Amino acid sequence: MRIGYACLTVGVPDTAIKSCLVKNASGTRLRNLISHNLNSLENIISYNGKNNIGLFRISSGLIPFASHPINQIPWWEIYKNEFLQIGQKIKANNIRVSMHPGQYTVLNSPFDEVVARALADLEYHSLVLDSLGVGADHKIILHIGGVYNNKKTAMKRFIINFKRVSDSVKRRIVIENDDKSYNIKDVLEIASDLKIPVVFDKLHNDINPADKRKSAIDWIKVCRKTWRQKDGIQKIHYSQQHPDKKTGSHSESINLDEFYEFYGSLKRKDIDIMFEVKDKNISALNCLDYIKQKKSRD
DNA sequence: CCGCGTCAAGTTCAT
DNA sequence: ATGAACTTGACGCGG
Repeated sequence: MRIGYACLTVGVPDTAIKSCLVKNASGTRLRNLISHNLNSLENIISYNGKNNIGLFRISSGLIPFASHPINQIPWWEIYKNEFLQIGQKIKANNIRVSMHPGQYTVLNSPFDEVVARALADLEYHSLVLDSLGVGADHKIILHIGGVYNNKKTAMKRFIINFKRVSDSVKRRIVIENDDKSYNIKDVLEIASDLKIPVVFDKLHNDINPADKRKSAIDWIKVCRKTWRQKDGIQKIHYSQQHPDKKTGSHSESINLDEFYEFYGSLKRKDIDIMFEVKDKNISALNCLDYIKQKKSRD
């Protein structure tokens, strides 16, 4: 089992991912930002390696405005060596990385311009992972998108538009249940058609359950079947509800006992768990420590 | 130098 | 019809 966190670190020097406003995105500015961000990424990977954090989500902001026409920099060529060097470090430390396009990447939109931008954005994400030289078990996690008052049609459109992505995106893509529209059952249905893996998101399923009689553990077992050998071991998302904020907001940190209970109920420990939590690496470290302590007491 | 309004993008929901 | 929320911070203008 590996535990990981998303996009950024707390309290680790020289690891910030920077950006700028689009109106300031000159070629020089973008090159400086990319160069800076790659250096930050390398520092994050070093930190993760040193601390046995085996899972990490790379920020989509690594290359600012990567799929926007303002950015015409052939970054994958210019920084080829930097990417390969970081990729070596990822492999040397047995780290599994991933990426996760945000809410604006909507593959199932009825508007073709929106779909075109989503396709470009997916190609960007896979180009980052390809440039690192990491295998197909380093995934791109995607939500299904909008419903547009007709879920069946919208799901069909996702399946149709999926056929438009390149093979290098196809081999990496994984779909995830969300907190509002597409529950785990919907996502499994699409995944079965496309033969792609499913990331089970526990908090999203708590909020937007497909079947209240089924537990998270039940769904994790079903989702396991969608992960083939070449996809690497099964991955899930784990987060806890912030006590005061609205439904779906992530907690500041992971409650260790609550997590340990969940961890204990997992039938199989050959699973990767991505935390979505405000304090990022801090909670990842705390949980790793906690599990270690508990084990040494047995 | 500091504070706060604004930021590429899409969809949904509240008003 | 219009605007805010979303995950939520960080950029950068204006004082």
